[in-house]
Amino acid sequence: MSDDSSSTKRRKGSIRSKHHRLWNLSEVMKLIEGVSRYGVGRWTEIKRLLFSTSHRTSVDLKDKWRNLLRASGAYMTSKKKVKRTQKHMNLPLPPAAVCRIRELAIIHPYPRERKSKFPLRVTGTPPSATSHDTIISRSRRIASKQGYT
DNA sequence: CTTAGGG
DNA sequence: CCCTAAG
Repeated sequence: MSDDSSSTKRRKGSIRSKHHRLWNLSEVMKLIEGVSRYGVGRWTEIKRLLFSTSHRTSVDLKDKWRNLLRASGAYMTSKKKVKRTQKHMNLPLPPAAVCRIRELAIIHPYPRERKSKFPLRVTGTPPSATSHDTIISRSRRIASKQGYT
């Protein structure tokens, strides 16, 4: 009958037939917590903080967030279609999570609007030349992938 | 690399 | 989920 189109899609040589490859409530909750705590667009930090494991990249997190937005119905026509929220779709999300997502979706304009940087030293211009960031934590995993040439 | 958007 | 584009 109707073939699946969102989840069980075996792409390329990905023979992950029966292994962990699905977003569960646990992942969603962690996403929500990370976003509500640090903010949207901070996937890198969230990934390093909450999703330290797995190979979920920023793309995956962003994709999941978008999926949540649709599932929670954060954005709607809000003009005429006040009737039904697009039928009753299977919502594997708890009302508590949906509520948080909705709030986060409206308070967070989505984009990198972290403009709340008013404490910008405009007069001081500190010569942050005292630190050669020894970010070992990052350069490590990067060197494995992008360290060509 | 990281984020954002589209397929 | 994968690819592409811009920063």
